[in-house]
Amino acid sequence: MEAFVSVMKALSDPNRVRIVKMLQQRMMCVCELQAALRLAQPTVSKHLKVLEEAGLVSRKKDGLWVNYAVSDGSRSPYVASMLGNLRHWLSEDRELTDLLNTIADLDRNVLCARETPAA
Amino acid sequence: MEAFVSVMKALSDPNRVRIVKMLQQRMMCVCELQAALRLAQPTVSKHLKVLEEAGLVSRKKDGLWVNYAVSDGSRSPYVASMLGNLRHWLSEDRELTDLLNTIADLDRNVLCARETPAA
DNA sequence: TTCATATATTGCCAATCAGCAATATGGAGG
DNA sequence: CCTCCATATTGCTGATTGGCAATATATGAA
Repeated sequence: MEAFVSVMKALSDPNRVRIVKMLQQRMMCVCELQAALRLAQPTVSKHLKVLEEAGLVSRKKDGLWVNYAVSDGSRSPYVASMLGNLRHWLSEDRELTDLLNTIADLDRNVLCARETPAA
Repeated sequence: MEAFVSVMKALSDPNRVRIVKMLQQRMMCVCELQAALRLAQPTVSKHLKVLEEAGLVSRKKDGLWVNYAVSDGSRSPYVASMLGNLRHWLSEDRELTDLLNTIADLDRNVLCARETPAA
């Protein structure tokens, strides 16, 4: 029950759903997710922690970067099923598809040079 | 997005998941659910409202009673999928199966004679 | 060691939520 | 009409949650 509820809770927030859908396109680091969602960095980290504890995403460190990816779902049938469904669910959501279209242009090396983004 | 999140939110509470699983066994009125869950009646009504607004359950009035049942899911693919999965999910949860075993013995006519239940 | 940087953690605030007691609603029977 | 009763709504409280700023952690470079 607890495992199931934790997955439902993790998917109960629009920003966390957006994160999952983005990660289903490609693995991303925190600063890329932060730029796409326009949230403060600690907020993104907190969302990622909720998703990770539910088993929906996994992390892999790469130097200073931390790459997040959707989990393979082998640990939980709930995770496997929800990630499978989310592959096609919400594909009609215009705001979401717009968001997914933006992530191809994100470059972590540019994003993390945060001072004076316009010049 | 909002429809999806509302279904996830509705299934984010253990008592609401228990309600859905019970209703998948048979339709039940509020006082039966209240007895099974050992919650105050307004608490059960509030949970039912959340489930109904997510499209997971439906109500049918029968005189003073209100019978709740799982929705047919025709309105929402999220509802249909989650109800389908919940048919078999959590079947290993001992506490939940124990609960499901109790509902056969519930008699609304006895339950709603609330004064001095023992005599 | 020291500095710089990407991320995580902490602390706080406003908003949401699960729970209950009290009250309102509405249908059935007098 | 009035009363009764199953359920819904309201109002409240303590707990949880999403957001942010500030700080801590950890890694790569000098």
